Amino acid sequence: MPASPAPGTSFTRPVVAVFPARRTTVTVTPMSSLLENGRSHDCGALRHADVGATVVLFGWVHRRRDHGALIFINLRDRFGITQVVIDPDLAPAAHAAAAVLRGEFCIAVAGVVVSRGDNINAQMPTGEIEVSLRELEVFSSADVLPFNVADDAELDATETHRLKYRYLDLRRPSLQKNFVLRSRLATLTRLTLAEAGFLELETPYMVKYTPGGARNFLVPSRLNPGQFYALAESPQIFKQLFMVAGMDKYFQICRCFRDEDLRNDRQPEFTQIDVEISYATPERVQAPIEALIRRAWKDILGAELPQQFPRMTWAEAMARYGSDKPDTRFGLEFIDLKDIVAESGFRMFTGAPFVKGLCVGPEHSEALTRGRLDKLTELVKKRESGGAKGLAWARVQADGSWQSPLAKNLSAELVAAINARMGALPGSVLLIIADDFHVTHQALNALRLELRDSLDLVARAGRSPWQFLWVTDFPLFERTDKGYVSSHHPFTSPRAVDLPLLDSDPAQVLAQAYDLVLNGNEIGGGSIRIHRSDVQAKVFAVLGLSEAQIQHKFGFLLEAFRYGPPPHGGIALGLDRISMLMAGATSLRDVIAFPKTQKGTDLMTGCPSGADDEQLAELFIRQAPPEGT
RNA sequence: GGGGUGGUAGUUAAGUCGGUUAUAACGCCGGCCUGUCACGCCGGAGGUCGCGGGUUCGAGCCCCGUCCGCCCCGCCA
Repeated sequence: MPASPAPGTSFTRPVVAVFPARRTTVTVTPMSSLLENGRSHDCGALRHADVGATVVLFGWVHRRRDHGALIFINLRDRFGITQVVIDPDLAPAAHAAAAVLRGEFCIAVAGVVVSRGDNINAQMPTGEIEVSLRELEVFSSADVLPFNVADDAELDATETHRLKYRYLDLRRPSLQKNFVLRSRLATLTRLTLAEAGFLELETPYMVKYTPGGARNFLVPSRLNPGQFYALAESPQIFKQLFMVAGMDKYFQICRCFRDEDLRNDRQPEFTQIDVEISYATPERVQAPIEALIRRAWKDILGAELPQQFPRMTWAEAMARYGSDKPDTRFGLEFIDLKDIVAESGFRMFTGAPFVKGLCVGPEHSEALTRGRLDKLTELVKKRESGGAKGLAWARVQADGSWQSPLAKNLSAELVAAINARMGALPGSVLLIIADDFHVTHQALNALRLELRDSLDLVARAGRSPWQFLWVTDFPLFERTDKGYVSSHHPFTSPRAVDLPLLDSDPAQVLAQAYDLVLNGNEIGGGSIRIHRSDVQAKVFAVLGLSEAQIQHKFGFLLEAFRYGPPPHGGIALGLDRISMLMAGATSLRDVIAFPKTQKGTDLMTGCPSGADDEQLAELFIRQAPPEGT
């Protein structure tokens, strides 16, 4: 660390000035502007070893405590906070100048590092020292703030204000921390993948409009009247063409645009870590991703992750957790009862294709009062929780019998069999849903996640706080009223063993697709792609695409695949979501510097906005009159 | 497209059954204070109760409409 500010090149005549310092006499370059010479340290750097040094710090007035004579300033930048003490006996001019200082003024201070003696603040990394002010410059003043920046308490400002004055929100240390983390993650991504032989390549944001899938943002083309570019919803096709082009291994930290409704964890533009490799198998795609994640968690969070992340098929995830992105930080897995209850004669059970339940052990079940069970029943009946017809519950008594609305309908033998299957103990509470596949699993999943939160199951399970999971072997298609649609996208390869099923039973075809799940959040997804034109043709046929549609949307890709495409596959990771989870944030907005509101607007800039008639005319766009006029 | 919730001082919130001058904390302004660190003490200013309409003797509060934020469903190949 330099003991004094680096001399500025603009000063031809270094002048010696003697500060009337109490502990030391120091030599500095006096300057018309402290800015010219630059700061000697950031606001988080100084320690006890620096006592005696003459320093120049720049930053914002985080807090000011004016004792009339002594004034204390906490000076803040993104590196930390340093206390500045202003003593009228030592620096009368600076003391007089400091009278004007208020919160968030941007200032320069020059002074001497002194020990705080008995007044150490153990809460601050710089708490053993303070800077005794000799010279003060105010770069800029600040109006009364629209919200309290210094307090750093999220509840201190509503979302509206935070977004309107985003540049102030971003000054808060908690958000600064998030963006430091995000930057490190991006840097590690580039380092790790480049070291593994990946090329960082760019793909266009302005691409061909292809209806189907996510809605596109459209950009009118002035040079091509009446025609539009679409903003890329993903680099999917281009990265596959990179493989045809022989790039072998590609990655990109890439913005994607989707004009869909927003959520807490969904923004209209978001950032992907996009990866594609030639001669891929799922394992060859997953391995470098795991290496990247492991390195990021270790370097940024200091967390050791397992050498290999667990794998689970989609079918198993659905059967055990009712979700394709299960939270495996705790147990409470689904237990299948169908075979036991098949002969029960109880219509609620015999009439449903699926009968499954959860067993809340006696150590967790105290909180499940009758009132709470009624609330859970309401929950599973909600449409967004699956819309189950009801929830069968039972409290297991000391003798194994049930306290339950169902008790009188079921034989003692059946109760005993269910207890045994579910591992019920005295005091356990059993929650059972009987319905079709979709409702049973969705309702039990909603129930499981609700119990996770209300019974604090994650903390009480005592597992590692970072539970990664690869979910594999997704169905290739989903059946809708209008026929089959791709679960992932139409270039996803079926498993080789399932190829015959493309003709006979497409619903049974499983894909070479994989999602990376962290603590119940999908943070990435990918697949092995189809590189055989005959397989691609069959998939398009199942999807019901006409030859004309195929040629229009993907003609250039299929044409490219006529010229020796290598087998290939890849993945895309959600950089925003990963940053959010690493930062412990609960909203994507806390890791995106300038996010949009739920209606897709920017409260700070006022976008989107209208355009003037001249420009619209150039683009051959005419506005339709609003409805009702 | 649908469901929920919120909008009151610069900020965050309280505001009872519809009833006197709309309340508190922080911030702001002024004064005092030489070891604070969310400094303290004294005093003060500050309001289009989101906007528009209605009911009423009287509306922050009730009704209708509307705008905006947030959460969720649908949607997100």
